[in-house]
Amino acid sequence: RDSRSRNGRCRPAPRGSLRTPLKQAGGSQRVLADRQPGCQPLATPPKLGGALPAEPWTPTANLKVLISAASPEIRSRERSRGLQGARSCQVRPGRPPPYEHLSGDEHEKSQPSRKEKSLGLLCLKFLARYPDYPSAAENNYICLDEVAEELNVERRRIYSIVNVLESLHMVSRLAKNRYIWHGQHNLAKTLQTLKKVGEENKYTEKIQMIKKREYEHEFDLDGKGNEEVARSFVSNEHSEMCFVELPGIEFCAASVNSRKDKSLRVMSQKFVMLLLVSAPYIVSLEVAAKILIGENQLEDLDKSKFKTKIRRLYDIANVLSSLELIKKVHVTEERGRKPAFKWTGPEVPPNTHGITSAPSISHISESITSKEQCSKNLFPSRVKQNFTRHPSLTKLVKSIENDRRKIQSAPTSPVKINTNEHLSVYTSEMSQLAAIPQYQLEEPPKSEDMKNNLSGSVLEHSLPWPEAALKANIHTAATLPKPLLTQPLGALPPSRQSASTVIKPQPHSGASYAIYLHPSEAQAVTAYNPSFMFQPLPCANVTGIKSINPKALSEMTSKEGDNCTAAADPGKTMAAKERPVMESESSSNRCLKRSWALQEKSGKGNVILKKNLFFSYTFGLNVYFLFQTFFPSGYLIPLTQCTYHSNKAALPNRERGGLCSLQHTVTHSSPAAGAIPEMTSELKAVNIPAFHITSLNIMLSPTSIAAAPVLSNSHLSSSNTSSVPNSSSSLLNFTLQHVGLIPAGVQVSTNPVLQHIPIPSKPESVNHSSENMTLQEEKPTVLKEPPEPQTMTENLFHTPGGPNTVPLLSANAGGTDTISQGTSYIPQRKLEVSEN
DNA sequence: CCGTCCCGCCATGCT
DNA sequence: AGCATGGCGGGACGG
Repeated sequence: RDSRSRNGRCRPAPRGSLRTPLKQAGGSQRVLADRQPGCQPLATPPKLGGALPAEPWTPTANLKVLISAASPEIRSRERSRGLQGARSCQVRPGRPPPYEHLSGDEHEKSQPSRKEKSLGLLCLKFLARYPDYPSAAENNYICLDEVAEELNVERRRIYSIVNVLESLHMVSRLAKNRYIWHGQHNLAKTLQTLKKVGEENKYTEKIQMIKKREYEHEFDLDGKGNEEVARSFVSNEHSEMCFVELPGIEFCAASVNSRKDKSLRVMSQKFVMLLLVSAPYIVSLEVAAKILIGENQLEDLDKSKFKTKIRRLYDIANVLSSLELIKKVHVTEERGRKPAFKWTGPEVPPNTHGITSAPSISHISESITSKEQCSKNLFPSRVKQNFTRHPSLTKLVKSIENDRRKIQSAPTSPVKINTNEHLSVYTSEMSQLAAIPQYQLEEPPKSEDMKNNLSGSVLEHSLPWPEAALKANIHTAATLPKPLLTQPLGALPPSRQSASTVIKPQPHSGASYAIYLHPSEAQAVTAYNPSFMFQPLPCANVTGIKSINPKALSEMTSKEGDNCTAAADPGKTMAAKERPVMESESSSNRCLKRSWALQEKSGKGNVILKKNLFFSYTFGLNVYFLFQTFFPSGYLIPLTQCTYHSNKAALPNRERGGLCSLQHTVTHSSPAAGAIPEMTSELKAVNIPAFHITSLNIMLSPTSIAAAPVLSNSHLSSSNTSSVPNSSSSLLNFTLQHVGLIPAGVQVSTNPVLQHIPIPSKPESVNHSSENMTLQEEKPTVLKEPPEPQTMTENLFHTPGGPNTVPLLSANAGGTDTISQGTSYIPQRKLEVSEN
């Protein structure tokens, strides 16, 4: 046939003519034929090409597999049974199913339909094997051969899936035949990056151009439209975009590096970019194909190339659909109904470069590609500083991040395992909190105060509760972005007083908080302040959550969403506006239904689900920020609010069970009646070790939680580059002391590594993890992976690692990678869960 | 008929 | 040479 250029090169061998006759023998028939005779399952088939292992060809068995693979609920149930268990109903390697020997009839009858062999379904099966949020303890390695064998497909098919997953950094290649599964740990970051790159690549404009051209084409107005499109494509010369990598997830194996710009991966990324930058989050297949082709060569939009592109896009789309990141829809235009895809994945907050730490950006750009042009274009240094945070906090975060990076980049194992991928687990709730659209604030904080004296500002502004509460102003409220990753923090709105029996009232504090920490973090606190008492709290609903039917829950969620008041939730109000021409949309499902934005998908627990967290503009973010910095997985919970939320706690646990709801955990008698109850965010569910630190009262009100470090751009400008080496440590100490977390004499080293102050007994997490990383290739341990859900409940009442552990108040702070989304960000779309 | 996309050939680039 | 990847498009399937 035609030997068209492939990736700019000429393809010499037309093999079409030779192949055609072979067709009939293809597919499962061949498989069956091969399998007929001995049926000896090959122990380690070098390749899948020829003899395939057994597969349940019985209709029912096959159906079971397919159904279970297709149904998210079953999937999650499987997962909750454990990772390996998920496979139990599927094909086991090396063990032929009993129905191996079937007559030809039965085989024919049971021949799976084309649909059953679809890439999407296969992808579901593939995904079912791995948790969304793998922990380091698990075996996260993917052996292509094995997978192909177990799923009974050619390896080629697995490649397709893996390639798309790679594009999202959900897997990365370790070595030949070997991949590592990251799950969704990196997803938010990846999407963020992709969106950014998409924006910078002017995809939005390109889409418009294509559409415009189409339109003009229709009226034979050709010519100028073409030129415009061409211009728009030429405008960024580098249009040959490279694979977008994340720091820490670079291609490790050299063999892959040479192909890192190859099509499916890159195409997939581009496709996602398109989706993310397109206004209604919908891109038609055609437009996507054209853009993906046309990027470098608009002219020869030859037909077959287009077709090929479409085919590939289908491949990609199938995988993305399985990931529930997109959903097929149809757009109706003048010319009729056209297939399109709609982004249904997590919302990707607008790119606000200001909040992303500089190191992060440079790191990314360095690792993107060797072509600096590419990186330059992908990650321009110009910074839109729509969001900002207090300079000192920026420094703090930077140093923490740096440190984290250092720790993480320690040599690991012979295999080039890049452990950095786990970093993004620790997302930047902090930064999310810290950033508030500037114009939302009625009175921007004094820059000098903020810049020079963090602790001072804490002191100065430490208002008693009621006063602080009065300062709350609904108009200055900002919406907390829905956390995308595992550890969204929770902070509940204020109430006036504590009536909790477990909280020791403190004179200087107007409100009592329950602080929830990871056991490891709790240790840190106790070690410094033995007077703290940890009180295991009853975790009333440990099992309840598990039993919640995902469906029901999804309903709950959507209902809840529908009921949310417009005033309290700008995002949803906006969502309702969006109304693209779509046929498969149900107008009733306006609100966020999907688990993405919420934390249902997080198998990790440690989660407070918050849909919207409103803040008011006052001062105290610094304290909160610090809290979150050093207790990234901890929560401040105003006790008086707990019951208010408790009845709403619900969490579909799609993952492996063990989630524990916070509901009813904290008992108190206050009628609450916080100053701004309507603004109360919804505590959906929590899975945390229920340590209750008594005697800990932080002079911190929820109203003070958020908005402080919002500075004007000019305020920020001076802070980004300057560095204050030890500010983090002293700040921390001051704050912790001030707040009563540590006694006055104690100094806490912010970061042993950064400051080159070796601490005798290093935090266990660091120590162990580095050891593990070197010793155990199979289970690279990361700094502080959230505990397994299963073990969470066990951990509730004891602290792992013993009482002598020296606290570490560093290194694991939430990063700065996630960008905040304030009220200014209004979702222009709705998310849906329609199963098509 | 047409939208999808399975399937597997075979190019490519290691090892 | 052998193997791992994955580009690619024919043509089958399903509606």
